[in-house]
Amino acid sequence: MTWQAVQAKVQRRISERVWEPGALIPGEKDLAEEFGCARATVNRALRQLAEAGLLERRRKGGTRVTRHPVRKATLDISITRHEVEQRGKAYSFNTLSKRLAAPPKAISAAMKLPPGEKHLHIKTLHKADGRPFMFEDRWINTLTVPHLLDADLSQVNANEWLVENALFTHGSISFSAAGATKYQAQQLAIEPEDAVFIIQRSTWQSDHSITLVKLAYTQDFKMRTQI
Amino acid sequence: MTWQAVQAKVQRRISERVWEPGALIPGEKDLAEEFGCARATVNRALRQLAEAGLLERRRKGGTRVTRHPVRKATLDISITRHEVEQRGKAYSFNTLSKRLAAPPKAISAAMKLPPGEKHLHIKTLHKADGRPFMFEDRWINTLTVPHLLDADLSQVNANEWLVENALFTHGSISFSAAGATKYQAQQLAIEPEDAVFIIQRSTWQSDHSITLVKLAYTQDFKMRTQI
DNA sequence: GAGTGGTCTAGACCACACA
DNA sequence: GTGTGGTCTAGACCACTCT
Repeated sequence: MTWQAVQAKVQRRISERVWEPGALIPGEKDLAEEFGCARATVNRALRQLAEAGLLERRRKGGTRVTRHPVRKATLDISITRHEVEQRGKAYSFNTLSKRLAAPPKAISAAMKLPPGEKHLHIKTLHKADGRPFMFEDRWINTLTVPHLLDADLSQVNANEWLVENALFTHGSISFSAAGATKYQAQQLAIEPEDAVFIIQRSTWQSDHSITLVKLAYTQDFKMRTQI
Repeated sequence: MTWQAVQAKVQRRISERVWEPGALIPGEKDLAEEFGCARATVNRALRQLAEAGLLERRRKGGTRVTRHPVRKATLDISITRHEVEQRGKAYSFNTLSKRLAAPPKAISAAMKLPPGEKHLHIKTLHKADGRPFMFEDRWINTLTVPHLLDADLSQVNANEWLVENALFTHGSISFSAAGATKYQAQQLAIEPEDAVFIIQRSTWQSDHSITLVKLAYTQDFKMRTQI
């Protein structure tokens, strides 16, 4: 009996309501005995179901079927070039502007930057088969990533350079919809106020921010995943 | 040495480039020896890093540091009431319409419905502190979920009823931006063509579709997570 | 064929949360 | 205290894949 088999059996019992939502299920030892396998095998199966939100486990309290399962959707965050190529299109990009500047307050606060320093501000248009695909507005912390100033960003864009050269330890990401600004609209070849899909991401190396980036996708962009 | 400690050490070596992107790292046996723990402990640590996209593992081929890590963002898919309450607001909803109807082709194709049957079509406005929060347009397969027709949906909305009474085995979800339709705009108290955040979700019980739902959120809605 | 990761086992001890 | 899940161990066998 593999852990996948145990997991499948347990999942069946949940979906067929043999074990009702909120109910306590047998302990690992009992299940191991029933399925004829080691407790570690049951543990792995149940642990993963708990991570998926279907079970709630507590030491001493036992394992319960979640009443209102909070299912998890996992999105792949890959570099833009791969996103485009996965759609079977040719990737290219234009660096629209790239300069050192003092970031506005909202940016420096979000990146926890000390005041007075100048940081790198890059605007890039990413294209699929030569047509506008996504507009990127990025600030990069020059204190955390000083080497970037020496890098050649004509062949490799900032996104890819950072992914290879400044691995982040953690970050946050948000998804939303907004009306396109005039500049975004002009670059993406749409009308101002047309809906765009916004991804905002900030990444960190322990306590130091690396970059804060806002991506604007045209309306036909969909982010998909399985649950 | 716990698996978390092993994982932390490995992660450090990756972020400090002791092991470069693309490089082969020592085998599990060697690492177990170095860290003074069992191979299973190393295995668990590395397996999880591989799931996170930082490592690539192959039998016989060994373990490599991923060159272009595809990081995973995990979004919690909870019921709308919880979403609203987590924002510290009072939840309420209006059922705008609820009737049996023959679904349009796009819907019946996506839900793999045999032609000719009527299914339940529900439109709901979800509110936070009495103000429009999200507009929901849902089709429910009456063949898979016949009991729903008897349910009282005045107290509990369709979403919550389904979560409790028709656990899904799998599904797909997509996120995008769009201009609001006239009807959506009217219900959400915004202007037509204003940007709305769209979540489209379909859920299944093995081969049978349960429901297909399109959620339209107003512009101030952001979906956040950590990576 | 051989080397790597993937998994299972049986037993043990620990950590937490409840009485 | 006591019972549950969380984890570690040492050893074993299997599955994949590269040569």
